[in-house]
Amino acid sequence: MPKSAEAKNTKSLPTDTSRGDFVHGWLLGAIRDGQFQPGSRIREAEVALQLGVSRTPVREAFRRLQADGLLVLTPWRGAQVAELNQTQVIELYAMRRVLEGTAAALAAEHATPEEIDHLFKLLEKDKTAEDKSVRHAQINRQFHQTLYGAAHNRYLLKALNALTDSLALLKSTTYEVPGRALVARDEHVLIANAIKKRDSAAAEKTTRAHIETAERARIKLLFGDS
Amino acid sequence: MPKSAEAKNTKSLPTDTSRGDFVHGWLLGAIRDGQFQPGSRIREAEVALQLGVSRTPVREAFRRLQADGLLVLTPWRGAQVAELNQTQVIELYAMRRVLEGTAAALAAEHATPEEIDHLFKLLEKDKTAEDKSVRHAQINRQFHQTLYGAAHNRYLLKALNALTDSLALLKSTTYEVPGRALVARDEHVLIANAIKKRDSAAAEKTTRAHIETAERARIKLLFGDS
DNA sequence: TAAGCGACTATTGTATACAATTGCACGCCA
DNA sequence: TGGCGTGCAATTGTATACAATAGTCGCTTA
Repeated sequence: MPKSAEAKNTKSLPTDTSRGDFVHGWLLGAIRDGQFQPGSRIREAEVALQLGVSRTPVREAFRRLQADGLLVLTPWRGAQVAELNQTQVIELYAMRRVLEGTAAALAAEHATPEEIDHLFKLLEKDKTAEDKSVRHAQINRQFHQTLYGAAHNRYLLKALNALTDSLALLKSTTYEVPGRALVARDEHVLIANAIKKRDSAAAEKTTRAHIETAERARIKLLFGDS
Repeated sequence: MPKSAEAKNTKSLPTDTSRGDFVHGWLLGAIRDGQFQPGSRIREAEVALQLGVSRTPVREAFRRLQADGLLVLTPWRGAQVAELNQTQVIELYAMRRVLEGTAAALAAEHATPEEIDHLFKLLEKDKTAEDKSVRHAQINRQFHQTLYGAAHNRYLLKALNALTDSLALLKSTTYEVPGRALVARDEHVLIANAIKKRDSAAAEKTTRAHIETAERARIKLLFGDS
């Protein structure tokens, strides 16, 4: 039922949020879902019409997405969804390795008992997800998001969120690689245990290793086995 | 001559840049110069009038500054210059320690000979600056900026620039602390040498130490000797 | 006299009208 | 027939008009 799906996308304007936020969120989701392919052009008027708002909040959303690196705005020519070449993907993962490692190290020092509990609860949930890759990917996001918060550093959190948003440009999930979910879960267990033991060095090390395996899976998925 | 000073601030509109960029740059400078104190409110119409543009580009600039954490926008109440409490300053320096350390490590691996040359040239320049703290601060900025570029990672660069902008909220320079320039220069020499030797571990370590001494100088400057 | 309600004002959020710029298409000339 | 130039259409940059909201001041009433 494509019609109703479209109707769900073009949802009516919320009263509790500003239109700018609404458009921003919608565009983010649309890019993540692959509705706007990397490299494709997005016109202000088009989005405005589809969402039933004026161009003003659309422009606001565009600027925010540009700041996060998801859109490329060239004067007088408008917005294109950013494309990541192989170099950029490698740079992105290099950055992720550092930031996630730092987050884990800081989490080992500063996480509250509740946050640590939450990490282990997510690991349990992941066990019951069998081989639904979408579900695994979802739980994976929650695990990492919890980790980010547990570091208790707002600048780190913001940087990690920006990085995660950039990853949305690579629409497929590495969880589609067979066996990836199991390996990732094992690595998550190592990370969570290190944090629980307040061993920040181990937390950082295992997390960096985790991101490295994720990177390898990603590279394989994107550029073939090179 | 306050009149002419004001005239210099309210400079005429450039023809080669968009008004949005112009306003953004102007606001950034004004915050850095302390023209807008942290915590103070900034009205759209006020800025628009002063710069001779409409509210539209001003709004655009506000959003960008919010994205970088320099402004706090609350719906229907407008913009305030962000304030950093002690916790935030500590978090910011924790992040800076990690990112600058990473930049130095990556620079040791990826810097071009020209970039390394430039670092040493800046050290020479710094020697001739005697005790003009403003000049030292300027050269310091160039040194770090060169370091950022030498890492050759656009995500790292963006994150570091955002962090540097946040530091603009702390308007005074640590170079005002007596003797700071000499210590900083020694540390810069260590960093540059490590990069020249392609010793990334040493580069990272010395850079982290450098940021730590900068942090101590900053804390002392801001919150007294605690 | 103090507290609560209501209208007013200041300011931001949104929509739309207009200006500026660019890319493309068509036609002309060599 | 191909290359160059001019004009038009599409699209974004900017300005301004209008709507919505929140904070404030004053009035009324207990």
